[in-house]
Amino acid sequence: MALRHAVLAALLDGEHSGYQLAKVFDTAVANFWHAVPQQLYAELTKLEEAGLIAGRLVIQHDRPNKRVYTVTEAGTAELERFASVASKPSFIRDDLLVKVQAVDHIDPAPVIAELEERAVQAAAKAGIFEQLLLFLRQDVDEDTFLREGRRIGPYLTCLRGVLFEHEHQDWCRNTAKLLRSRLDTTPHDHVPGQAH
Amino acid sequence: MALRHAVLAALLDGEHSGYQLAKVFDTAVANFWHAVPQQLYAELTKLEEAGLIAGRLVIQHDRPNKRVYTVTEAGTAELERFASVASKPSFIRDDLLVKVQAVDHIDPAPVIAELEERAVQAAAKAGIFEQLLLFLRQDVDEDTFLREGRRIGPYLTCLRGVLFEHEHQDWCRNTAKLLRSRLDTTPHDHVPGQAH
DNA sequence: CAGACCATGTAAAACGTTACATGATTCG
DNA sequence: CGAATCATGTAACGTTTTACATGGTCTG
Repeated sequence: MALRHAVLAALLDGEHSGYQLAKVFDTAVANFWHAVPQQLYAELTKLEEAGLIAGRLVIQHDRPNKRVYTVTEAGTAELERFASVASKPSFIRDDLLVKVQAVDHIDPAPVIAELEERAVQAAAKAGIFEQLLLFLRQDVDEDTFLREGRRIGPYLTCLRGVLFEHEHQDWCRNTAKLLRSRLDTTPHDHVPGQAH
Repeated sequence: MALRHAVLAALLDGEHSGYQLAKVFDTAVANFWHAVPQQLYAELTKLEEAGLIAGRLVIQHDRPNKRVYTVTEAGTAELERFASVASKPSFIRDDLLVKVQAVDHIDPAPVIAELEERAVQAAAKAGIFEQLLLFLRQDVDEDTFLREGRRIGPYLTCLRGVLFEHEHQDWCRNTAKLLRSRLDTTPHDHVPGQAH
């Protein structure tokens, strides 16, 4: 059980439909969890069956009807229980780093290109997170908000996201630059044309 | 196919048995991939069937015999092909961040404790990675090694690991400190005893 | 009326985790 | 001789990904 708690935590900020939740998982929750809509719909059904969330049909006239969910008391209790037992350290999984690991044995050109693309993407994601931070704290400055704000959980995780994306951007940019500078000077094992 | 390429990349540095590979996946590869021994043994069998690695039985007298593997030309070609197509951005998955996201609605005490524990673990991991960096570049200084070294892939990914762990440590420490400082001053929604 | 977005799923395949199982060899 | 480490798996179970499928409503 894992996605379960991510969904519960995401629902704490108010009613959401599966579709809305999918959007949230693409932005605010994207820092620490990834899930496709199909997973979310399935999980919402299971969570409602378990009584951890309550669903309610919303009739819309301008759009298709939707079903929105709220966390129940049992749901909060489940989050409480989840938080009280230590989880194993997070794990990372990045194809790009596999490529960098192998870079001395293969053609570095596509790896460099992907590193540069990732640096741009990371900057864009950092920008989105920074917008979200501004939105979350409204007009208040960060220190005051963190000291006195009522809902700082999402702010703190978003702050983590900004740090991560900045660092990722730096590393990608530096690594790409380094590999590029070695292109002319240092020969490598790779024999172009050997691959198919 | 994903673990497949991580295994190939890890085998580029020389012959390894499944057991040795499991150790490598617990240290050097741990930055960007996680796998338990059972997965590795299964993957090695599949990779050998596919002709991407070649196995060889090593008779040992002081220890049980083992089977060691090397990447074949077809294996390098497969890595080459893998590196030439862009992969989707990495994903993160961290239970602790789910807990922080929910922290305004639950008892923050266990979350703070886990953040502090994680900060210590991150520092330890950073230390291990830094040792590995020293080992990889031997007596050479970093700039020279990165400019002229023959095998910089593992160094670059390890560098990424160090940055990540330091940043993670900072964020965990700061977040724990902040939540701790709010314990007395700011009341929260959580009603102790409501959870079971 | 086509394309974009809203809204929700089913089904199969691939992948990952957990529990269990076995046996060799060394060190204290 | 018990514990630690080396060495390699099988089987069951749970989760995630991919492909497919459907239909409403609005905007240009």
